[in-house]
Amino acid sequence: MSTCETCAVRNRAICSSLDGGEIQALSSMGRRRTVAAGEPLIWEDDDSLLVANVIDGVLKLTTSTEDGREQIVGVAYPSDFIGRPFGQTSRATVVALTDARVCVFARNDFDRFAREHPELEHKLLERTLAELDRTRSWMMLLGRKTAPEKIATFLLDMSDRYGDVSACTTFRAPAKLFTLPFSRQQVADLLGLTIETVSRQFTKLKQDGVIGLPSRREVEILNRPALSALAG
Amino acid sequence: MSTCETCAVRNRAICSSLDGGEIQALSSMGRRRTVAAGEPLIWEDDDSLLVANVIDGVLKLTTSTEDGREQIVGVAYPSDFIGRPFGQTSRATVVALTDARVCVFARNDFDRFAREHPELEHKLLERTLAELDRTRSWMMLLGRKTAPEKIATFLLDMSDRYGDVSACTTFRAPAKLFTLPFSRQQVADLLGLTIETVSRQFTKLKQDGVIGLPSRREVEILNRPALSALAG
DNA sequence: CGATAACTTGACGGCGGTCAAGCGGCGTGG
DNA sequence: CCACGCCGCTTGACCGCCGTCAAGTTATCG
Repeated sequence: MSTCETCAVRNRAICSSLDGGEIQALSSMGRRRTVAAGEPLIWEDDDSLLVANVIDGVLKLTTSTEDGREQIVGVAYPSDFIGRPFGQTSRATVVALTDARVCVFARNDFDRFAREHPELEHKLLERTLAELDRTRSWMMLLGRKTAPEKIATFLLDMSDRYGDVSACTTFRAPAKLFTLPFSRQQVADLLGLTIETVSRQFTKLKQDGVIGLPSRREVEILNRPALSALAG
Repeated sequence: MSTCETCAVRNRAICSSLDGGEIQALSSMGRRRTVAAGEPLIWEDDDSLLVANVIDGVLKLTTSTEDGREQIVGVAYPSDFIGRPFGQTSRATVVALTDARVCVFARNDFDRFAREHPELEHKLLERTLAELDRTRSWMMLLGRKTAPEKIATFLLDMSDRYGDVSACTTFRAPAKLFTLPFSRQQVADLLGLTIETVSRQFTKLKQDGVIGLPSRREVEILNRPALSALAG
């Protein structure tokens, strides 16, 4: 039995392509589970056994070198799809950044179901293409931007992500004040920097009056044009 | 009228999902064209009007900052699919690195056709997922690897890409000697380095006897284990 | 054979990484 | 309620990698 009807992401996740009967069939294959902050869900280079929809919370996708250097290669928010369908192994580790709820499926089951439901595959394709676009623009940041540019770009990105949709349904105003789901180290892993450089750049922006830092995880945008100019 | 039956990538491109009648319909919508080395095919932030299959040649996908810094975010080889279906704008510029032949479609036509042919969309999905995997592992390189590690990783990557399939159909032996489709500047744009750093690292590897450089575009792998060790 | 572009090499400096110490907020336990 | 300790973060000093600028060299093509 399922709670799909009342699911918070019912109309945004790839499931939105399915009608009542179909979603019943899909939900009978999956199950909900919670992932505590810091807890892994999928391991890099492991057999790809799981795929999932994110219902609530934020998770990071990372890859690591043998000597322990880490790079965050993606971030999954509610309604995002995670895992590697149609492939033997997962190429990224998935770890929850906040307490999270996900809707997990055995990859084999999901693959079979998806191939029988083209509308679902289409939604997944659109999502994957959009994710590839985002990933590629992040490559630009990693390969060619300086530390101040990286930080500014990141903050604007977060501000948009946590924007307010209340005013208007089509336009989402960027948030002035928001809470980061990342620690300083995780920001560093996202931007290809060290924690010290991240800290110094935050302090610099605060001193220059561009941002405020009410608490460790909170950021307030005080001078958006300045931040945009810095973003490169 | 079409030459799909004799197309060099007929069995590897996404078209391989289509039967005779279907491919006839698709090919009637598209046309072949050549793209000279250095010539662009798609522009960043332009309306996404074109998609294409690569028949022959190599193309680069790039994004640029306003002040002219460039990052190569992808490389398309024969049988690869390029362009942005199901989206209003293309987020990368596509430029031919070598003289190339492509099979182009108006995006609108392609989108409509794809939605009517789930097997084609499935192939496209598998390709996109694989490309996302590759792109993410490249993020690791851009964000966390040093210049020597980047160069070593790049050369091993190229060696695999140009491997010989003659010996065995399932296993592709990495190439000892191969010709780069990239100039030094393009290698720099791929790795997030400057042309000078690329040049110096090549020279260093040559001096150390790890590689040979018979000509500007050719590379010979002399000590693969050493290169693997350097790749990080 | 000359012109031009692509590449190499050298000198130098700055950005950001490394190492180390200090700070502060929060939770725990006395 | 306060003392303490821990962990995440900040700050400082230093330095090395790699970017910048400039000159020299080698391929390529008309």
